[in-house]
Amino acid sequence: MGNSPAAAAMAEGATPTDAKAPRTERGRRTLRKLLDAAAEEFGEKGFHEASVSSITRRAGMALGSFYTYFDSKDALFRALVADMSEKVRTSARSALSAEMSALEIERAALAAFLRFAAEHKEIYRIIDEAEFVDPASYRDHYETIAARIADRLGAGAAAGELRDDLGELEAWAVMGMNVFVGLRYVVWGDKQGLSADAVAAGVNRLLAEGVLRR
Amino acid sequence: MGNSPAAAAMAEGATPTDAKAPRTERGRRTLRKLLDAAAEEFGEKGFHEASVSSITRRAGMALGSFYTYFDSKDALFRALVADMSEKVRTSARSALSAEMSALEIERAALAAFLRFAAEHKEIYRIIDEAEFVDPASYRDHYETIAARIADRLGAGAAAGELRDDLGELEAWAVMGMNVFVGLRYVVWGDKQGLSADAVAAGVNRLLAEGVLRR
Amino acid sequence: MGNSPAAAAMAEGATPTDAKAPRTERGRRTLRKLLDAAAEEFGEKGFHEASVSSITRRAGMALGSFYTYFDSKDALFRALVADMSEKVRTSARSALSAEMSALEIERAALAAFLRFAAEHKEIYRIIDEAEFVDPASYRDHYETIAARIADRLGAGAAAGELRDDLGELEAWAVMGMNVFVGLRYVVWGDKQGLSADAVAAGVNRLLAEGVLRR
Amino acid sequence: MGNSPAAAAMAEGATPTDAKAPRTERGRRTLRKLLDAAAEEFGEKGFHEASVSSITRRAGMALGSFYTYFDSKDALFRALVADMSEKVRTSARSALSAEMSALEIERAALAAFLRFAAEHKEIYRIIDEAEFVDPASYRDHYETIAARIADRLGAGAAAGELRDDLGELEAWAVMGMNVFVGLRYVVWGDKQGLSADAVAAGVNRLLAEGVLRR
DNA sequence: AATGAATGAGCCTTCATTCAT
DNA sequence: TATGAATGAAGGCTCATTCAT
Repeated sequence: MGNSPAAAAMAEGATPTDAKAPRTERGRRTLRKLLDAAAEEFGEKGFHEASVSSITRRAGMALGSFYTYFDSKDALFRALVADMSEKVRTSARSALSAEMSALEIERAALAAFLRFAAEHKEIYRIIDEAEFVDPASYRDHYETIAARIADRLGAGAAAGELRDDLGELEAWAVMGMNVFVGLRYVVWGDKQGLSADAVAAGVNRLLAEGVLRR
Repeated sequence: MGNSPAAAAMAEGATPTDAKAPRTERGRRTLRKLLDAAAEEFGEKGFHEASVSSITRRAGMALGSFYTYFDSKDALFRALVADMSEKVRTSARSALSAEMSALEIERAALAAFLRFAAEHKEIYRIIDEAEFVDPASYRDHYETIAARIADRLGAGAAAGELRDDLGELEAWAVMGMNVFVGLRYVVWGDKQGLSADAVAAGVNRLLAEGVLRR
Repeated sequence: MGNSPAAAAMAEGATPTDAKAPRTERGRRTLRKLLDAAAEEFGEKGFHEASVSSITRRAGMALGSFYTYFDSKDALFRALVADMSEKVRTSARSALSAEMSALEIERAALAAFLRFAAEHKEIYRIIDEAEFVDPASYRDHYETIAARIADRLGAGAAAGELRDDLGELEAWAVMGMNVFVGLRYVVWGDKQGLSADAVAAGVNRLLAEGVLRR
Repeated sequence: MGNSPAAAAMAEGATPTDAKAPRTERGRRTLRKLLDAAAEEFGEKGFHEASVSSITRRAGMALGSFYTYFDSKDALFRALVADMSEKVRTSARSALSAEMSALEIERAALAAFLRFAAEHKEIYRIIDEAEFVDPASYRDHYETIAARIADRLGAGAAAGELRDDLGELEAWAVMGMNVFVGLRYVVWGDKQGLSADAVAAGVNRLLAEGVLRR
């Protein structure tokens, strides 16, 4: 996590609406430290148990400095959710390629997500807690992903590979599968020792054929 | 906690592990009012924004009385999670019958869950927040359900209806589907106007056949 | 000041809108202690330098107890202003009697005010600071008093004792005289050693005859 | 402070006691902008609600620059009070001339004050708040003005126009009238639509003849 | 001189929990 | 049991002031 490239990117380029834009290089470094510390803190403790003072302590700066960069604890949280949400989507998209079959695409997307979750276990706690802290971005996160999955299913149907009656409902179902297996096998770990690839393969087969014996 | 007999009993009116045992009939009524008020309050505001004083106000009693029934706000929350968790499982189970095919069983279980969620929309927020407030019961809740699904899939395989390589992984995938479509179509409501039965049917077909065109 | 009858009265009877009504005798005592401590604290330090924690310390209770009786520091201040404002008016009124001539009435009203100010020197600081903390009650205070003076001048005119062209303007002028001599000779004290009665007599003569030599 | 030559000078552009001396022309302009911004800010919000950062923002400069010109927020406030105090007195004095009768002088002084207040409504809030922020200059302000009025009354007596028993007491009374009618008719405005001249005339008649019917 | 970042003491307010009646 | 008062730790946020460039 620490100073992940994505956090770095946020601190530099696409500064989120919720953070104030630093004008100096030093300021950019400070903002980055703050974001990293916050991801850790929120991931470990959740929004309410986390404290601004503990975040600044982690980041090695004075309490007041926090408010140079964010208007409130909430604003920081929102910035973080927006950031993580975008990162998940980016990571999935970059794992896909035009040559893949519709099924391969779903498998790759899931595998990418699982890989991402393995490196950012906080994402579950952070996104989940957005349900309480910032419901709008919580819905937004899932609706955006579902829409993307629905698009892919539609494309697969258009290519003649998938059933052509797949819609939003199926997209939400697929998303649910992915999220839950990620929680169980990546975040909570491996009582069963299933690797991310094994998980992706298993879910993909279920997705392809269903459960009926033939 | 999860499926302990005590929690199960609570739904019927006896005392849950986390509550103190009221001795009089009047006490039992008060405890019930408290639990109902808490379900509302936690459902609307989430654990942290909810306050004990607001809960007692809803329940129509004095603040101090709360501690006659629960040792702490946490204890109340745990009791509630256990209660809801038990109720979901009960409602699913009671919708199943021995004559159903494996697929019918899954459809009925989902339909029952959706019906339950429609009447207890708080359940999502309450269970979800357990991830932060009482992680043990959060895991317990989902692991118990997954185990039950896995059992059913195994039974279906044994009966020759389902593939016989279905295991815990598939159970988690199924649970994920169910949970997410419930969130989207029941709790958030019906932009698409899908009825609970339509949702259950759609998911069931996906579960049965998968997405591949044949 | 301490437990002045007026403060006691407020704690008992006409509880001001800004305080929560205590239900027990103990609660009434606590509220009274709080009001007395606040009058001292605000009088000595002014609103902004005063702190809730210092007020509760003065009152010999825990910080949190404050919020059992007031919603905020502002609410306490408003309650205090309303209380003092009413007390000044009451003290003036009770010094008047129907037998007095119009001039005697003005003299008695001023003397009563000076006596009141001598015992409640905080009143100047408290009312004055209301200009910043609660402008509405600041205006209200002075407008109410001016209206009362205007009434008295009108009555004097009706009785044939005073000029009959006296109105609001003159009332404000009279109020200004009274307030300023109170500040100078009562609150700041007696470089000149003028007694309250001497002040009232001097101002009264000025009021009666003006400054022109005859 | 009050009527120190330094404060007097400040109105002309030189450095007040509480400000550091800027060496360049640019510095002098910056200091001026700061003082103007401070008058606005303190006038609108009062001392405590005003913030240094907001003042510098108004003045169009960086926060840190403030301390190039003043040692503290208090110092700025003191400089401002001294400045305003001096300006009121100057404006009154410049409205008087040797040919006027004693009464005419008082009327002209009041009219000048009302005109000044109309253009500098902040003066009330600024002077009033000095009672809390810098009590010394608060007393100084009023004592200086009272002394001036007393001098004028004395001169009028010497000229045989006024009663010869008028002293400090009457001076404070006169000042009180003036200040209060200014507050009511100039700062709070004109429910009654009284013009500044009408106010001055009315007060002047009261001052001349008193309230007794003759 | 000017700037923007950094500092940290201080204050109001909330609220779970305990007490006394 | 029930009630209302009392407690005090904890935390978010502000802002005057200082620093480094």
